[in-house]
Amino acid sequence: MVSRGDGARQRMLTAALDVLDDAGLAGFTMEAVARRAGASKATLYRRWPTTGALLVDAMDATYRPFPTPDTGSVTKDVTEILTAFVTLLERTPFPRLLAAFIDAAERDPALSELHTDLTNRRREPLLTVLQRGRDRGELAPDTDPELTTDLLTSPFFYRHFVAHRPIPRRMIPDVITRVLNPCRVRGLTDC
Amino acid sequence: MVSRGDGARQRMLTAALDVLDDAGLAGFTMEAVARRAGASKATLYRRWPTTGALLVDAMDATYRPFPTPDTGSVTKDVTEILTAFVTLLERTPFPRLLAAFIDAAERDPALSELHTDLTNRRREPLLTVLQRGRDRGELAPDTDPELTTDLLTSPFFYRHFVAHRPIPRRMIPDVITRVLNPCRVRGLTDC
DNA sequence: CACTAACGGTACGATAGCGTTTCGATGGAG
DNA sequence: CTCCATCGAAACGCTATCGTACCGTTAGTG
Repeated sequence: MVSRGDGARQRMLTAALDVLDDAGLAGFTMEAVARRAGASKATLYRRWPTTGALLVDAMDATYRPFPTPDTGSVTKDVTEILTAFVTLLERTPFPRLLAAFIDAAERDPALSELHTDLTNRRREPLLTVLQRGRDRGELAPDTDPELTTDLLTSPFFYRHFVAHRPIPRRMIPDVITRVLNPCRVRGLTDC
Repeated sequence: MVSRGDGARQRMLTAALDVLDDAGLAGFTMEAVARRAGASKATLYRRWPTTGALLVDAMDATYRPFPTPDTGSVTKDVTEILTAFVTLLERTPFPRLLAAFIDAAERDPALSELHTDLTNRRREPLLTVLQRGRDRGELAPDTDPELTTDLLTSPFFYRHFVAHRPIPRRMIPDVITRVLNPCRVRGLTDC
């Protein structure tokens, strides 16, 4: 029925992400978002009672599912996912949004919950690929997909947000080799 | 010569960290820090022209060197360091400070540089332990201490800041086993 | 003990965001 | 084409922080 509001809603969410991107959490105000969206503060408050609620919806809108490749080789599948992930980390506004969001999530339980939820959704493709590899017998039966997912993705987060150093392309195969080889069943590995 | 100022400086840096801890970067203002320190804004501005400069000094003051154990066993040394690290992550204000700092570092080059510097200093004990293990022949000669340090520490950062889940105690030996075993020279490992 | 630099407290005008209200314009549904 | 919910714009009083200035006090120096 109402279709006028939908466009406005999208414009505001986009504006919210823009503001968060280049002003950080400190500059994330209703006024700034309204200004950027070319919208009225009243319209903004009509939908979101607090900046926290707006931030939740805005971040939720950023989620785009990763592809879940199925080439038949765990190494190839994981390489594909990690490559897409590193691209996201180095060539999009995503990490700056995430940085602001991590800070906010440390203090607001609602944001913390959403953050957990978004992260879990983002982990799924890698989990699926690892489970398939285990079912196929390519990985050892006692492989823990959860821990392995942590080990595979966390170094790239760390490099970007903590160590603050660039991510060389060959870091991807290096990490995969170091993390995945001990999981391989004998005969398929050079471990 | 001047000894009155030193105490005041420390009080202000401590207050700055307190404010950052429970108000985040958004609440990190000169007024708030002065209030918390029981100091005058004028005194604050006398030493630090901007909140950024104050933040740099305050974060720099948080650095406490980790012990660098030398038990003769790489596993024991690494376990000790990672245990201390997880404690820091779960039982101190450190992670909330770091979260605010990560956000700030995404936008301020000076903070980014300091962040890199602090991180490098914090990495040193683990690097030293790994290098000693390699020199002793306990780890393979082609072991890359830098990458190994990334692999050992990053999962815990990830768990806390991104996945937002608790860190079970046995995650420490699990990570060590998965990361370190492939590096061991044949005959010393059950890989 | 007297001096002086540094300090805490306070007030200042200026700016910015808050959350709310009013009002006139607009565009989609019937 | 008409109607009315939704919208943008603007103004409201309020509060907080900014950066600076002044003044009386205090704690180390010589």
